[in-house]
Amino acid sequence: MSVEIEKANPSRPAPTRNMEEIVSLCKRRGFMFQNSEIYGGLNGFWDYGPLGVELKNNIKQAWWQDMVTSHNDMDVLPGAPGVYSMTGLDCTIIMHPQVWKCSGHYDLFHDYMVDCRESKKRYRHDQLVGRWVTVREQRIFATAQSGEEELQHIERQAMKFFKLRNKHKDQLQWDGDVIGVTDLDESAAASILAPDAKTLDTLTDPREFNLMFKTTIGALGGADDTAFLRPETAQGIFVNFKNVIDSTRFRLPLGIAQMGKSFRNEITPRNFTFRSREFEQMEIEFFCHPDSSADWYGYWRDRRMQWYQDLGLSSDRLILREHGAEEMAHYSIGTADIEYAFPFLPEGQYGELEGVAHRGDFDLRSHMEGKLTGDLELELGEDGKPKWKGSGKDLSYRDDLTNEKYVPHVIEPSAGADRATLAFLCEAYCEDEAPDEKGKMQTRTVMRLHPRLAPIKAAVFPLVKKDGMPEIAKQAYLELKKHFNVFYDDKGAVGRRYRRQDEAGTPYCITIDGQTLEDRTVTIRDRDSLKQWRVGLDDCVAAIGEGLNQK
RNA sequence: GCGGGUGUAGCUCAGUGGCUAGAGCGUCACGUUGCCAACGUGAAUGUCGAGGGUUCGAAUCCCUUCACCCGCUCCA
Repeated sequence: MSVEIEKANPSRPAPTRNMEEIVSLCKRRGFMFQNSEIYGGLNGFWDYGPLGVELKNNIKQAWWQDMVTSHNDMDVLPGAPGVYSMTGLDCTIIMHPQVWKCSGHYDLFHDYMVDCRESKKRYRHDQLVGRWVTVREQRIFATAQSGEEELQHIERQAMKFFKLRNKHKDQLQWDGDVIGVTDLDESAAASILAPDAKTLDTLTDPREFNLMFKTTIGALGGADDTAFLRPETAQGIFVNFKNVIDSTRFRLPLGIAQMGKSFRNEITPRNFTFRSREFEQMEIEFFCHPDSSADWYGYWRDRRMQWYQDLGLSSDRLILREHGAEEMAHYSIGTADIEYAFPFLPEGQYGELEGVAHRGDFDLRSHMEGKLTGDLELELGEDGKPKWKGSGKDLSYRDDLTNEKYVPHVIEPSAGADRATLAFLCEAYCEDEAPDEKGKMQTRTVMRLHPRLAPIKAAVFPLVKKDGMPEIAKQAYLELKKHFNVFYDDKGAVGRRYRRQDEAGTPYCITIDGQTLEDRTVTIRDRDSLKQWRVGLDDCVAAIGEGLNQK
């Protein structure tokens, strides 16, 4: 059966740049709420309302379906180096504490910070460097944040402190090389000139900032029972890699996907849900032979970029940013961020939606041998023994066709479900003009969500509440509900009902009118073009289904 | 964590020491209405972010605190 369906209006207006309007609509229509709002809210936590949960579920389902369940593992996909398999996994949020020690998160997420009492600035303790310098018998330790210009900064600070002019630069008597503040002993504190201070001794003692949420296992747990809420879902896949290989007949290359909550105790949650302390990830760990990992990296980077575009993110606002060598771990061949121009960012700036990283064999080897350094060396503690011991289990893979045994390389496309949801919401929010009853143009707010993502697929209206129209509408509604999330509305004028659905992003509205009573046809109204056409009452399910597939 | 701003109805906001805290939009009901925010009538809705203080009297002044926005800082 063929049913005429209107295509989306190609010349859609640009989405708004005003974040407050989007936040307001999210609250008003039930996409997102502040967590524990009646108690004043909780910084870094957000809830999804009735429309939001549908939207986010649709995004997660689209990802799972496109990446895992409907993946074609028989043919070589366009751009792919070969055929590959995909499967899924669901791991717990709390894992063995050693997982995080070997993965590096335990050390990395225990940053020590110092604050400057004078400048009110905060620095990572291990990033402060400086150099001893003496002028007129006063010896100070001038500092800077480590980086390319640290030497110039240290010199500038010293000159300012001793009130020297450029021509008297030679009065600075340097003593030794640039060293880290962490290398100084406590007695030096009184001589430290902080990077942005004018006086000495303004830094606080180093204070621990723990970015992993701690919890305790067992009701009587002591220090030994400390566990962590996972800061990423990825490790659950690495530690289960052997289980998946042993319990299935999958061959490499194989991708294992997982969706789930992760937790990071962000110092400054900000920008609506963009940086939340509890968030949901959609991660794939793709295991392949080291010789082909570079090609697979390129494939996944482009494949993931295309996914966002296929679901409606405009290429104007979406960029693929390849990291430079200095941003990447040494073992990595490439890392790219897929970034979106969120309205809360300054013009020309982008925020990360997904990172696609070539991780070599770093993760599997870390869980075999122990925590590795960026050079893939085993990191040693002060006693010369491994700092954090690995599992000792062999996580290598034996190819039973070639008999080759190797530790697979990993490509990691790691996406944020909440960030994707926010990006799709921002992209969808538009204001355009539609005529009112008198033909006068009025501003219309419309969420131009991709039909696959739209929380409500269709709304059913009786044109008026009489002549049996509500009865027919109710039947059509119940029939459609077997297939799609649909919404019934008979309140107020039909124009108002259309506009309500526009704000919810509902792609189609079905109206039962006087003509339905005569010939059993109904009108379908398209959200974007406002066009209407008639289909048979009994063809509604097919028509909506086709519309959802076409866009 | 620092600095600045904001916080009053579901949303946007008015109200700067004095009567029972208001408007627009939205929501609900009834009537009318036959395809794009209609009209009429009526109705509901407020810990004035929270706690404390000053005062005869506080949404309003003071202190503390929480949340959001902007700028620093941080961002695995």
